[in-house]
Amino acid sequence: MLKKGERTRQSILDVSSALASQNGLESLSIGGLAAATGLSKSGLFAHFGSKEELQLATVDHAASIFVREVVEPALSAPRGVARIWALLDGFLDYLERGVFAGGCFFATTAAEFKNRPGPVRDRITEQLARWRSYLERAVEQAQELGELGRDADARRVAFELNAFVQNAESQFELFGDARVFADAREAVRERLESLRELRAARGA
Amino acid sequence: MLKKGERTRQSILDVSSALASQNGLESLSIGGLAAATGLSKSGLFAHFGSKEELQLATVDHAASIFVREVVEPALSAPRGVARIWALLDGFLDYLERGVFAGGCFFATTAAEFKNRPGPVRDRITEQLARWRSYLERAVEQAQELGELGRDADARRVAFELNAFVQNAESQFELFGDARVFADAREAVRERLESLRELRAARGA
DNA sequence: CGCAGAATAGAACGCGCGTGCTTTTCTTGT
DNA sequence: ACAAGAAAAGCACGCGCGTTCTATTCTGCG
Repeated sequence: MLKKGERTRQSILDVSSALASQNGLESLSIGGLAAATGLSKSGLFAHFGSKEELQLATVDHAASIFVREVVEPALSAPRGVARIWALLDGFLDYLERGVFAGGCFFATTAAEFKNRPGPVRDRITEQLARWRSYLERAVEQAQELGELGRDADARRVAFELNAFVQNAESQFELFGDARVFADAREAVRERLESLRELRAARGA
Repeated sequence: MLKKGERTRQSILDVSSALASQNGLESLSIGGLAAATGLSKSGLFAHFGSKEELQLATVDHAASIFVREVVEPALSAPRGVARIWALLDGFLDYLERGVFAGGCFFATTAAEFKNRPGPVRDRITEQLARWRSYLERAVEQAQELGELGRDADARRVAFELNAFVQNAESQFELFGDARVFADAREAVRERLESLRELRAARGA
């Protein structure tokens, strides 16, 4: 069985990642987090040693949640268009299920740290770069399998598809209109369809 | 000539909107802003009366800059596809020119306030809703003029086009790769083209 | 069970924050 | 040029922050 300290730590990070997805990592105060978890300020603090370490641990924790909820399920889908779809649909699903209280953890924190160089920013961008590369790789594989036309640049296709789901997130958080999820899915579906047709046209 | 107070106020807001575009409206501290403008804390404070009023004034100031730099030029373009393009290309231009030091002011502050109800959040979303409605209206006009097919939902088309340019902003701020601007322009161009072809196909 | 050591609590610190009050300096209209 | 009033500065306040040190309580192994 896990030791007590580790269990406490995990429960702190569950709360902190939820809180940070709403209001960012900076407004995570030690006192506030202590109150939210029922610990004392110093008791909580001892788990991390500094606020920056708390932020880094929170980012890592959120990353492991994201991988478990979105990436791993999608990577078990078959290579090709199916996997592209699994990644994007899975991402929208994760937003709709409200895995984090304030939308996508990384959308919030990336905007917050885009102009604050340092280890926290680095850790966040690392995760975003990984996500981008999963998407791009999935597009390449679909091309290699002949499911999508080879003439489109995989990076650009990934950019466009990612744009749809990211925009769904920000629009939903701001305006609360759930139609954007359907919009995003339709946009993705149509775009993938158009890349298939392109292949067909060339192949003919 | 403008009175002294008003000139000072404007120069404060120039600085505060630039700063807020980088690190958000919450981390705008009265003391820090005073130092950045060469005023005393209390001297600066007297212009606004509270931090929230400073934030609101900063949002309004940023909005007027955005309108001057992006919206007004685009609205002087002829109705139809030309105006859609002027809005989106103008937006990308505004990012490339670095009108605000930290990218788009509203991208930063919207993410920051998406989960903080109150007048500041309201003021921000108001601007974003306006931008969205400009885009959507431009798409509708292009349809009315017969430049774009009528079967596509204008709201969804606006959603997709906006997604491209918004994603360009966030990717650029995070990774500093200016290729995303070309990616976004190409994506917009292609999408508009596909809606034109749709019309042609139907019309034939 | 009992004790070593981990886990948590408690109290205190220096600091920067937003804000209010009083005083000084500068602007502007006559 | 001078007075009225706007603009800015100076100073002090209470508060919550991150952090440290010490004391207490709890946990799990022999």
